[in-house]
Amino acid sequence: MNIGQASSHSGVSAKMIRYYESIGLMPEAGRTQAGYRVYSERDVHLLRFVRRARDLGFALEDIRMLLGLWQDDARPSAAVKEIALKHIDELTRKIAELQAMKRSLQHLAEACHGDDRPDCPILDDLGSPGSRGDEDRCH
Amino acid sequence: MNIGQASSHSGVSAKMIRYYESIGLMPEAGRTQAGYRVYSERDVHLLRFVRRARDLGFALEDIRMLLGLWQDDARPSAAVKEIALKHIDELTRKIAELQAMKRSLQHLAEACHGDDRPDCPILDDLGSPGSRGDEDRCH
DNA sequence: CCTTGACCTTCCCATGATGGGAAGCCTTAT
DNA sequence: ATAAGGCTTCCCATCATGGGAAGGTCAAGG
Repeated sequence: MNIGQASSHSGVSAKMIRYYESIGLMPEAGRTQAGYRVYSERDVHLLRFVRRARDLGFALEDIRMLLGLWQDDARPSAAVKEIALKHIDELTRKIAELQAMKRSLQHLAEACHGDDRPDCPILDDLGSPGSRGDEDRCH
Repeated sequence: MNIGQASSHSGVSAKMIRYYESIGLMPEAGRTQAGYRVYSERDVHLLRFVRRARDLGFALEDIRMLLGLWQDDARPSAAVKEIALKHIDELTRKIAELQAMKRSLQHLAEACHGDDRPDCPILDDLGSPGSRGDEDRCH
């Protein structure tokens, strides 16, 4: 299988397959005499693993560890769960951060007429020297 | 005021102040004879504006527009609101994406014993050939 | 007066994960 | 035989930020 086939079978772009190889996430692919990379079903399986883990938001360094555990028949499931829980915490943190931004912005946007007149609570807030205004009062 | 003062008064690092100047987000600072950048209260005000907008998650290109509108006494508030609403949409999208990841991962983590035994639903899911291999790419 | 330490300057490099594209070689189908 | 398209490597760009080196400047204290 060429890299193009491996790509379409795994959902990982050829560019990324080469990159994963370069950082040691994927084993070095075999080569034809002409230098083309050659992939097996097993490689495609690995790539799909990486793609799924990426879809769940894992960083490549986490995926490196997950791949190691996946291929280790004697792994303790606790090791896997720990990585997953750490990532869940990270997701929770990011979600809360974005939600705080969204809440503040929504309050400001609701207060803004959105017409031809120049007065705008959004700019007033951004430019005010004091505190954020509604963020501390509300919720 | 030196860049260090401007930094501590605005909460923007000196590094970033220079960067914002280099990309034309901030006007070129005046210089002392020795080449030190010089800042006024007004510049600090601008920097605080940028910092607040960053805290709300706006991209620098959005902030460039917001700064333009802020300094334009005749702006229509609709222009500001449009930028804000677009950003709210983006936040909403990202939040939903992260929440979907979190949900999936939580289900998997709940099903994982997290002990010394090797069987692990998380790895089973990541490695299963089943859902979603080569077809639809969503971006 | 000279040293010291804290500041400033510019310039280069790194991040994380990905895409774009050029120059050149290989394969396959017409 | 030639054209199309796939493959190779290499370099560059993103986005916002930090790190650090090499060197100039300023203020205070011996």
